[in-house]
Amino acid sequence: MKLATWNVNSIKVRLPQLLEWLPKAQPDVICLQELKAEEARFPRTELEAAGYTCAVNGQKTYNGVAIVSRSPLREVVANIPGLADEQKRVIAATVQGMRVVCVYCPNGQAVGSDKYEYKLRWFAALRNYLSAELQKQPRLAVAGDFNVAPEDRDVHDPKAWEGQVHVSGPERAAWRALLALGLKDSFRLFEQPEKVYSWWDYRMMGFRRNAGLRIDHVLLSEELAQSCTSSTVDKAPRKLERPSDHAPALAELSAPR
DNA sequence: ATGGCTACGATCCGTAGA
Repeated sequence: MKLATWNVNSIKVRLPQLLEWLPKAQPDVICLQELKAEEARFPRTELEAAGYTCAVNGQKTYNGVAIVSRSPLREVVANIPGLADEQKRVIAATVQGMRVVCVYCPNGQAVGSDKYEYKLRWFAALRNYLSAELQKQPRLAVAGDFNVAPEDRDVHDPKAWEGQVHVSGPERAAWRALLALGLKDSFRLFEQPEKVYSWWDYRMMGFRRNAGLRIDHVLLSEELAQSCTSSTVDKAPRKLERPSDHAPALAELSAPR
């Protein structure tokens, strides 16, 4: 079972790249973020032709998430239940006995801004939601764009980024509060090369200089983490013409015994 | 110099991303 997450930054623009990437990477489940499209404009037909079924929580212009899967998606739940939020950032579904939560966490814009406060409130709500989900289903995966680089080694230039949004103390504390639920950052279950990132600024030749951040993550509950055999970032789609600024992150799980 | 891309929607620039 291969689980992927990819912030596509417009499903309309990136559909050709997604359709090219799927047969190469062969993911079983893909969590997509920043669709920037309403559900009616989601390319369901094209993805079904590629062998996938979709659960979509979209909106016009901003945000929007989807889970794309080879196996049927059951018990689909959109958004964080009980959280008043116009922004479509979450969708969850059960696939092959595993609960998958796809998240597009707020950007936060700048430390101290209204959007930053919203980000921290939102993370607190996410934590409560995931805590309840774990009670119900111990086989839980949370994949998406978290907009937090958990440690300095996830940042190309920690000095330049010190105290900035995505790395600030409160954001990293919110990240650790998710781990404290018993979730593991699948990437850190393994020895990894240095300077692996999942996002690079479009400007200043960010990708060419590998000036990036690792902000796209696959979190796994203890039970799923035990069956995880690899966790990587696939930089290949970021090298194409007209790429998303994010690359896909993947985790591979062996069949449970 | 606080910029530099990219996507979107209704313009001919503003908002947002990170």
